[in-house]
Amino acid sequence: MMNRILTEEFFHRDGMEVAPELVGKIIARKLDDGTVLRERIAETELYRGEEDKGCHASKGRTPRTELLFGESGIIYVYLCYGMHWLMNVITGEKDQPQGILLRAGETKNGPAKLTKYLQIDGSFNGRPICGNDTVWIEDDGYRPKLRTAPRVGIDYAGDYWKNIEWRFIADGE
DNA sequence: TTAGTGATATCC
DNA sequence: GATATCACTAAA
Repeated sequence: MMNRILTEEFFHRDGMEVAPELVGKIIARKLDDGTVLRERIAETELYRGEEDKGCHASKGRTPRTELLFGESGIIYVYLCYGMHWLMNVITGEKDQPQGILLRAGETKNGPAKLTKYLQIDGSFNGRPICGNDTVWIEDDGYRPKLRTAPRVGIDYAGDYWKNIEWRFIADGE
């Protein structure tokens, strides 16, 4: 069966819809030497809106967060703690900052491990996630059971945003 | 629990 | 220019 490659339309929806649907999809990455890596997405987190204190965009529109306000289907790569690349996909309407963090793969737990495995770095920032043959996301029809949980690593965001359940995890069979 | 690491934002 | 902060990981 042919896997369906997700198009821009998939991402051009509200993050509340896209984030849970992204769980169970397969992220594919073609290396320079032609090797294709595939990893099923096991966990995502939604960062949505300027009011969301956990979202980078809440600090205002800056050169870095400009991407979040921009077109959907764009990869937002962010260097955290000087050594870890975190990968997000932009969703939703323009001027409405929404990003979905790919928090873990099926065999790679941890957002930085995922990017390390996929060899994603800052050079991918601002690139489209579809319409190219370097990095894309496939749907093979797999639909995992989901559970939700509060997001991780945003203690600074305040009680409300810290506890909101915008983390979507594939429930292990 | 702590160190390591560097881009970004914010304050001079 | 100088800090302070940070969507993390590994080692202990």
